[in-house]
Amino acid sequence: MSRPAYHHGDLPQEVLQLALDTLRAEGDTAISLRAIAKRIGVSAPALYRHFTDRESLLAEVAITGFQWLRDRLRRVDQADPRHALLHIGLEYVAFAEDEPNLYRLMFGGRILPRGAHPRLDQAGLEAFRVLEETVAMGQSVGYLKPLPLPLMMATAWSLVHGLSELTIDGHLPGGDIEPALAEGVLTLLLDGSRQQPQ
Amino acid sequence: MSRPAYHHGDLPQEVLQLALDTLRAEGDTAISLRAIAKRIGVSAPALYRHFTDRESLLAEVAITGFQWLRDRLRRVDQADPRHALLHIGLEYVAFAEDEPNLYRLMFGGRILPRGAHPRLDQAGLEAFRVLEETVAMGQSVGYLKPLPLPLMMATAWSLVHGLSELTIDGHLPGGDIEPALAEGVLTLLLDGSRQQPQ
DNA sequence: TGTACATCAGTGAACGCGCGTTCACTGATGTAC
DNA sequence: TGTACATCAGTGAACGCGCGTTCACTGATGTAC
Repeated sequence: MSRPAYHHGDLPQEVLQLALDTLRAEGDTAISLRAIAKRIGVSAPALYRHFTDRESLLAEVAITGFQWLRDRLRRVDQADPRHALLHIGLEYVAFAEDEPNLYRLMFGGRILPRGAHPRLDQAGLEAFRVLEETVAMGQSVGYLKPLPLPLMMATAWSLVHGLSELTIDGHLPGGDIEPALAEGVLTLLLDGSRQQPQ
Repeated sequence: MSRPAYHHGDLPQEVLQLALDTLRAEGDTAISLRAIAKRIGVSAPALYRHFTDRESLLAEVAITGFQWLRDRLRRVDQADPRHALLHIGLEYVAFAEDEPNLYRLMFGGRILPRGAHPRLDQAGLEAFRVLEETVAMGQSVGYLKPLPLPLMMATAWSLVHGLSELTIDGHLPGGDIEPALAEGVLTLLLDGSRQQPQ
């Protein structure tokens, strides 16, 4: 905890953490390099040793978000296809509900265009792949209709993403009915996507 | 076209138009009262005669967006249930693609919390109702499964909203494959929601 | 029709603010010999 | 082991900026009698 006068222990990490705290509490627009530097007790230009500019700090925060999301999705039990598909959807929505401002940063179109931050694109892709593998597995065991994977993915991702956003923005009934509503919504799609409806 | 020295013809309307232009070109963060006043050739405080603050101007822009969306959805031919359901979804996504920045303002969680701008909530509700009536009609004629309407709505809206956002943010293949992808996605949900799949 | 007066829609100046970023620099650290 | 030196991680001051908003005001408009 002792802090050397000059060389800070792990400035990048502390900056990232504080940016994340600010994001959670007040949203992405409240993240300011000067304010963060001040709170850490370091001069503002010091941050430029570790982040090329404000946007790349935001990108770094978003990357962290995608990594968390990926890890949560990976933790879903994959033994049973139906259980896996349903719960990966529920977990996705739960992540958005737990971290609404982070989720908005990740998907709110604030960090554009794609391609500007390759590591960010990569992180997003890795989270996406967990969904994709689960759906592919559902198809390969004959649980889901053998439709083109990109089509199924666009549908599944659209549904969970839309549900997440509408929920955290308060457009749907919300907290009290959740997660019953989320489960109903996912079940509705799932049953419509089955190879042989019971 | 002549402009009286003092009393401007329709200042609120011109402010709204310019805010919309700015939003389209550069996004919501680029909307500034001072800049708008300057471009119109009027002092900045003049705007406060017509808008209580910056956010209520943004709300007004969003209201306009919801009215456009509602009008577009209303124009969909309702004769055949399947055609109506499919095309109302396509029209919704097309609106988002035509007005990405406006769509982001309407749904990006920038104007929060709900309840702060009653007319905005109202405008959102009116657009929502067009979707709702179409789905209800689909159920009443026995085309869709007789599931609870709120559940069907949450599902349908989540899907079109998610698809819209992922598309305009470039997370899905995009323009070239659209609208084939959109049609496929909507069809997938539709077929899964049918009373008696053929 | 003419006039007094209330109301409305503007003005100009100012407040107070924090922001991202660049610059020339200095103090601390690590490493080759 | 000791020292010269390159490199790295900070500093403080400054640039240049536009922003939302408030204030006391003035010019224009409409209306009651």
